[in-house]
Amino acid sequence: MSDAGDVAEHKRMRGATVDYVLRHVRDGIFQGQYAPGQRLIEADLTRELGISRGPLREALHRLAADKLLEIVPNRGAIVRRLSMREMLELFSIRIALECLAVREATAKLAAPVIRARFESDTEAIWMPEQRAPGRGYIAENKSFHDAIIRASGNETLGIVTSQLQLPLLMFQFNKMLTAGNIAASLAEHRAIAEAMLDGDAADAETCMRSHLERARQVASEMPSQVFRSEARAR
Amino acid sequence: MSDAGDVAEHKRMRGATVDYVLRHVRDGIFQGQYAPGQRLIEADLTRELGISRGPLREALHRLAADKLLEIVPNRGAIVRRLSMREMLELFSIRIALECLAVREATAKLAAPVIRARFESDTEAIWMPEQRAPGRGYIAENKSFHDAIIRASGNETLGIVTSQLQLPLLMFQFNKMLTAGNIAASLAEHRAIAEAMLDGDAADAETCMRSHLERARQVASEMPSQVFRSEARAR
DNA sequence: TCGTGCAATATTGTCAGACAATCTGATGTT
DNA sequence: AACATCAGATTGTCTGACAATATTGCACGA
Repeated sequence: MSDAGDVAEHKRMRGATVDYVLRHVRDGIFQGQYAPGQRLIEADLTRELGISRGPLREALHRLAADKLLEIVPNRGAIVRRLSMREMLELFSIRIALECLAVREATAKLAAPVIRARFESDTEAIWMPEQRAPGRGYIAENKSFHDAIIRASGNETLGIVTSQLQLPLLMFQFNKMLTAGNIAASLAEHRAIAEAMLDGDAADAETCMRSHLERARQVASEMPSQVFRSEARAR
Repeated sequence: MSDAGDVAEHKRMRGATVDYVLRHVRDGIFQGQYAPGQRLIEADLTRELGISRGPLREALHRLAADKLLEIVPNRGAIVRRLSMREMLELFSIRIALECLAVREATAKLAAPVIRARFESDTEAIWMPEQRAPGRGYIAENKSFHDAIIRASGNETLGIVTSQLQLPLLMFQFNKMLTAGNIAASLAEHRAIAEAMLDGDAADAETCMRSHLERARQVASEMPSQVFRSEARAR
């Protein structure tokens, strides 16, 4: 589409070519332009993006490290598709880490500076339904969970969780976001925040766990065709 | 050292060059050949290893993704050094994930097949001191923790934890392994395994947590010069 | 008709050489 | 001493090339 315009853009700054490809392919995957299972041919991409193979390969391999692509020797890169099992495993891990974050964050909230920042970061969840459904909610959800991790002060945890979230984005989650789901999720966010501000770490952790377990439940009800078949297709 | 011999070796198989570099640099870091903070000059490495810049850069960037190197734009790769704070954060995360593993694994041990494999995987911890001190223990420790994750059946968890362990290996931990530490660790392993085989998930998790917290304690007593100073040196 | 083996094509993995952008350190000027 | 300038070092990227491997289409025989 707007590729022709983008081609020139990355030329301006040196060292940005790889990043440019990274973003292009990642966005292409999330927006469904590159479908799961599709092969990404190096020659095509170099032509489309107006770059050479070196930076392109580097970008593809980094995306493979993030589990967005799968690279088969001598066959190149294909867009990865998660099996339902892998998605459930990712959720287990995410639950464990977000519970850790909520515990550490609740303790840190005793400090006024951290508390003030957390309150301003989570302002949005207290405002009544002023937001557009669907697309807007995803950003709000992300910023709430990010605020907790930020308050925990554990930077490494932030890096790890952000990497875990990426593959989950590959399912177009917004399709699942009914008004009911959004309302329930928002209520749970509020419960979590209240428990945290009360200093009740155990309660906050419980709320977080059930919040994520419900999200997992919703995710597991997605049509089975969005998942990769479990049988090792290698 | 034996580089000259290795140079030819990777030529045999196509598609193994990047892997070859990966292993070389990783081992060089763990064995102290490449010291933390040291710059890795592309020209030097291509000459030493007899490869071209393409695969080399790919390998360096992958190691950067694993947090073993840091890549500064237009300055290249330097061997990363963790701050004490980052090490503690890594331990927090590892504790959360290994507790998750122990819970899931204990549940799975009800199945005879899983149970049998777990028992054979952890055979070593029941045998009295037939092992060499130091070096041998690290492998034994790793295989015990791996056995738990394997029994949990959560493959994604295995991938994530193995990536988390890598940076920790950068400290030469073996220097810290006194006979007393090894004995204590072994006893804790046995306690964990017993609780798991008894089906007592809560107890197993408690044992695992205190086991790792003690390890963290030992690690935090390492001489401060092995850590990077916390001030952002950028 | 259906599989099987083989040649032609497509694609990747790697190499070599080149160039400009950028960083580093030393030199000279004020 | 502070600052500007310059040469060398190093990286980021490009181009073109070649062999190794995978894929495809097709002729051939059972």
